[in-house]
Amino acid sequence: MATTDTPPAASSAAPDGRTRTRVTRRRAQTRARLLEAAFAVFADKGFGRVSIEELCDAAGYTRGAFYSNFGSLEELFFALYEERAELIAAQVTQALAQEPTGLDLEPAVERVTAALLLEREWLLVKTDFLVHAARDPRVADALLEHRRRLRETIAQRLAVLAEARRLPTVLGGADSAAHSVIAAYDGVTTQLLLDRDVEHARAWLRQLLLALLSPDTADRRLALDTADR
Amino acid sequence: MATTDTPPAASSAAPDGRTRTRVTRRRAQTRARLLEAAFAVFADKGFGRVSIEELCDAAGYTRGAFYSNFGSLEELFFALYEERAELIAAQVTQALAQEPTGLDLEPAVERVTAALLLEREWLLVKTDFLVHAARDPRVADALLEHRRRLRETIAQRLAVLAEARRLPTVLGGADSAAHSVIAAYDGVTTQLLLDRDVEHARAWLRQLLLALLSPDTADRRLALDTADR
DNA sequence: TGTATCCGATACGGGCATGTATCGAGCCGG
DNA sequence: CCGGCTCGATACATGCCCGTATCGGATACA
Repeated sequence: MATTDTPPAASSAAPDGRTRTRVTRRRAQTRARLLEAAFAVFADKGFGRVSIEELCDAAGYTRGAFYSNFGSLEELFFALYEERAELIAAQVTQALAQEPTGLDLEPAVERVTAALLLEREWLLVKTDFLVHAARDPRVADALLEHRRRLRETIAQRLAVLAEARRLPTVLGGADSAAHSVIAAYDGVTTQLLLDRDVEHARAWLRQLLLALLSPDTADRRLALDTADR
Repeated sequence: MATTDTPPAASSAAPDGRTRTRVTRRRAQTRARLLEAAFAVFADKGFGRVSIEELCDAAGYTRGAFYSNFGSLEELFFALYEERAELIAAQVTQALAQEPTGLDLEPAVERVTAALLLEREWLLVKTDFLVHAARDPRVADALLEHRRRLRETIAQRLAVLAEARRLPTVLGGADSAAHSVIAAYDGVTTQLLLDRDVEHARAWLRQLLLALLSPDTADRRLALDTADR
């Protein structure tokens, strides 16, 4: 009951049959502009160092518009995160769907890496949100759910490799391997936040993922032997 | 000129020969208590959601004490981070020095993991500091320097393995492998901040490090062959 | 033990951000 | 084309927190 209430009037079913009271166009636009400005301002100064007024200035509105659309800064932050996270998830899904049956890692790793480490601004906002979630279990649950979805997308792709016995045995199954992929992503993100070298981070994540996911030689040899028979 | 000024009087060399003006005992104690309270309060609410007064209350002082010891909340935060980071680094160094020449990973990985993932509170503070550093290059430099030292400690230990050709070739040298260790640590930390399961995080970091650092079978076989001759 | 110095408590002024209440303009549906 | 509802701007009251200046008690050294 706390995540996405439409602030003033939100009785689930209206008297006659319409759920939404009435107007929508202008409102949607200001909401979108507020979120857009929030992304920039949060990335710049960090959530917690941004006042509502500051945000409204950046968006070209006054506080009246803000309070008409959101109940608190945290609520807006939550909406912002969901919006962007959904976007990234879609990009990753698309990157993986592009060649569903291939057995070699490189192309998939390449595209996923590019999708995940796109822009520093997003990583800043995302990390702010992580810190926020770390202290609020309800927010943490939402974030964990996002991560779970992303992980399952990756796990599905890795399952193909596991099937062909082309995953290192040390990692366990495809699911465990997907966990490792996420961990590598998070780890590289941390470094990137500090050194600000996106290109280097991408290259490194690529290498790290290949190191993690490349079948060790024994397994590969075994697979080849099996194929030979 | 900005990191650790002693607030009021700090002419580097006093007239006769003493550097410190005079008193020290009570001052040192209050400073320590302020830092201790800051650790707890920052971990609880997060830096940026803590007022100076709040912190002083927790420490049992008033703002007068604070301003007498620190110039700003950020300055205190910096000092706090340095203190604790130094401590962790020392623990890791000690954990690694305990068996300097052993060739198998497990014991070393075990102890380092235990030293790194000790308490959730520290991870919270550390991540707050990361977020802070991500937006201030000067702070970022300090943090990178800490990470560099920690990494070199690990790299030195890994060099022994590399010498014996017991590092996976995909990772490059010991230095590159140390980078990976740090990345794994950061990645697991992120997950731990969300799910709050320290035991699971430790177990997972262990597994991840072993997966990363275990020599792949081909190399191991090669090493054994060489030894046989 | 005396005293010069230091340290931290208290008091003050001011700024900034918040949340609400009200109002006029804009928008939608008939 | 118009009436009614919605949306966002403006004004207001309030509370929090900051940084400084001052002062009395504590402390280290002779």
